[in-house]
Amino acid sequence: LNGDENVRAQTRQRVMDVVQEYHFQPNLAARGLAAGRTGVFGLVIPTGVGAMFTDPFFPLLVQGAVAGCSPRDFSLMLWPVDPHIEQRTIRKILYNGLVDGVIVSSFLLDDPLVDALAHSHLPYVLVGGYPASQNASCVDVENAQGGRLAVLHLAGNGRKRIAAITGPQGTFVGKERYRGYVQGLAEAGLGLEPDWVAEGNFSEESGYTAMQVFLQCEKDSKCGRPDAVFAASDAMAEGAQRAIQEAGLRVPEDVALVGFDDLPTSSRSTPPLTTIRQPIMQEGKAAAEMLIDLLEHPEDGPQKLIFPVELVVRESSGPIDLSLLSKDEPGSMTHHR
Amino acid sequence: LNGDENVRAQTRQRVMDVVQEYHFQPNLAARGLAAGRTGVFGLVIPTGVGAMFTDPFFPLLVQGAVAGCSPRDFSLMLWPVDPHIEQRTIRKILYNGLVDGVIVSSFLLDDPLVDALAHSHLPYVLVGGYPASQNASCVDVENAQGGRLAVLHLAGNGRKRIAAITGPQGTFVGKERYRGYVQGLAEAGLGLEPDWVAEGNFSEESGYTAMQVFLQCEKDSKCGRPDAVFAASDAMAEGAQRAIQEAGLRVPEDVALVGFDDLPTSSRSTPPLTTIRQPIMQEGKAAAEMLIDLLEHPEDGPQKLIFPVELVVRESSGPIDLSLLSKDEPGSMTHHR
DNA sequence: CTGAAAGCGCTTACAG
DNA sequence: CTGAAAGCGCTTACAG
Repeated sequence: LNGDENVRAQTRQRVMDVVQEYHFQPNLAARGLAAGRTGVFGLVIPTGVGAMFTDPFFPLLVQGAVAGCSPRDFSLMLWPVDPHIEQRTIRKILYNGLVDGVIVSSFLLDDPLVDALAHSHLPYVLVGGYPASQNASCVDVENAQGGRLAVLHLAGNGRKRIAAITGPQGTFVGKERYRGYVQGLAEAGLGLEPDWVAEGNFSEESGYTAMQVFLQCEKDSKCGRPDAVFAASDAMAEGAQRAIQEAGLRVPEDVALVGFDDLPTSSRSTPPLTTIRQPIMQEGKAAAEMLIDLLEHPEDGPQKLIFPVELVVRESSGPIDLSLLSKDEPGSMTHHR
Repeated sequence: LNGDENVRAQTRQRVMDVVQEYHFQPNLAARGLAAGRTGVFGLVIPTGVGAMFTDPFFPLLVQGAVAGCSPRDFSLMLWPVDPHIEQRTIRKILYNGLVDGVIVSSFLLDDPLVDALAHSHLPYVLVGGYPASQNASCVDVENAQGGRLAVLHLAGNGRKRIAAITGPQGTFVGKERYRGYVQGLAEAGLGLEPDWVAEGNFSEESGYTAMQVFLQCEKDSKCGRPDAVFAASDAMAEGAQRAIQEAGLRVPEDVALVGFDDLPTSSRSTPPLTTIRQPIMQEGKAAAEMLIDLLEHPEDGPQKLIFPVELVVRESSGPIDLSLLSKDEPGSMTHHR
């Protein structure tokens, strides 16, 4: 039996012995059918556009979710889903009877899957916010605050020409981080210059392209090129850095750089990347644990968990004055290979 | 009904109409129980030591496996497994009745899970070779050939002091790539210097540490430091490069570098990394497709698929002569920031 | 060609 | 406290 209270210890022992002897392993499909509970969660991950899965963000999220599931004996099923999802696929996710709940890490503002989930009886947790669904459980970070901190830090280091490489404006996190950027500019007393805002898709490549456009400003635009860039993901910051170096400019002397994520690789890049840290693995873990909670205590209602972000200062955002000094300083060996 | 031949078209149409109307979605748990087939595969991924999941290899493999499953309407369940796996966990994997087959990407030479799988009735595919199980289906690449190509390339560029940062020697791929290195040295007429061989665990960090040891050779060992390194993964090559740069040396002038994998990031590093390309996503896809084949045609017996590797020459392995030239060359701007 | 019955391996009330 | 029955939602032979 399954841990029932009303069983004599002796009987239980007798059963357990047999279990031991035959290595009995319950068939989860049968258990799922009978009990309406399989111990499996679905994890929906966007694919396609923007090479989302190539971003180290998702592996970390998956790892976190797995870490949240395993100790409670839940398993994770992976569902890659196209941004342009069909109703058929959605129904397949909702009614396949194989999972007890779903974690969705789509960031789209109007994701049909999220709508469907909201009208279903399947428990679900959203990772990366979703404004429309007030009553959904979700795990998120202070996206706007991150953008704000990045800008204020750059402004504090004397930068006055701060550009932004944003995430897709059709996503919640993309929009929020940009909102923080705008707010930070206002607080620092700096104006918003449209030519210094470019939309990326979180990928290295898109950061590279956006930065090239900024560097063109020198010739094409009256505003000139920016002396600092906030990128809404570390991958885009890496791309921006590649473009800056290719143009023969230096980070941080010519252009300071702040990213968002704090990927494991970011502390090892040259120069090490200043960034807004979000605890990706913890988010995945929290989402899984929240979903288990939701399953076991449906009466508690939807939960929201917002992780704080943290500015991690490294070399890529060094003070602007450095650029004037280092040019003639004899001891500035570190700036040459 | 499920696509039976012996049904009148008219009856089928009548059924289909109802299906359409009510958005009928079969319960996969029930179908699995009744038909003994769920349409789900398990994907076993090693965790823990060596931060395996942090390596971009696994996300790519997962993505490939998903790509192989989706078009045939299979799903993937993710199972992270400790290297020190318990029998209980193994039985849980084998007899949970929730999956139709398993893809295992453990590389351990004597993995108890693989042994158990071999004695079970569950179809399975190994990714990354496994010598003991002659009769297992597996997907792999020419690991030894990769090590050999790397060494011959470095030797062809005039390097005579070629070190190796190997993968764990308790893993199949780690051993094979090292075997190729040894063979390459022999073919190039170079001797094997034990002080120039260090064992890593595929991670960036382990490459960094190993390279630091090599650089110590200059003082500690009579053999001096190597002028070239073959790393058995791109991540380790990146780590080696970090150590080289920190020591004030240059790639490729002072130390040439060849990796293994060809990760998306490797072509963008500075300098771009010469490496042995393996088609990671294709391996994952092939593994999934092979497993479907195994399931549908068990009579065909085990299959083996070995992908060729390819040497991708970039700047990190440049000819040795360059180091002498570039020191005085006026046009060598690219070697400074 | 079609309908009704049996059974997949469990869990959950429900008698004893 | 324990055993035997019913049923989860399907599929698969098996009568009609």
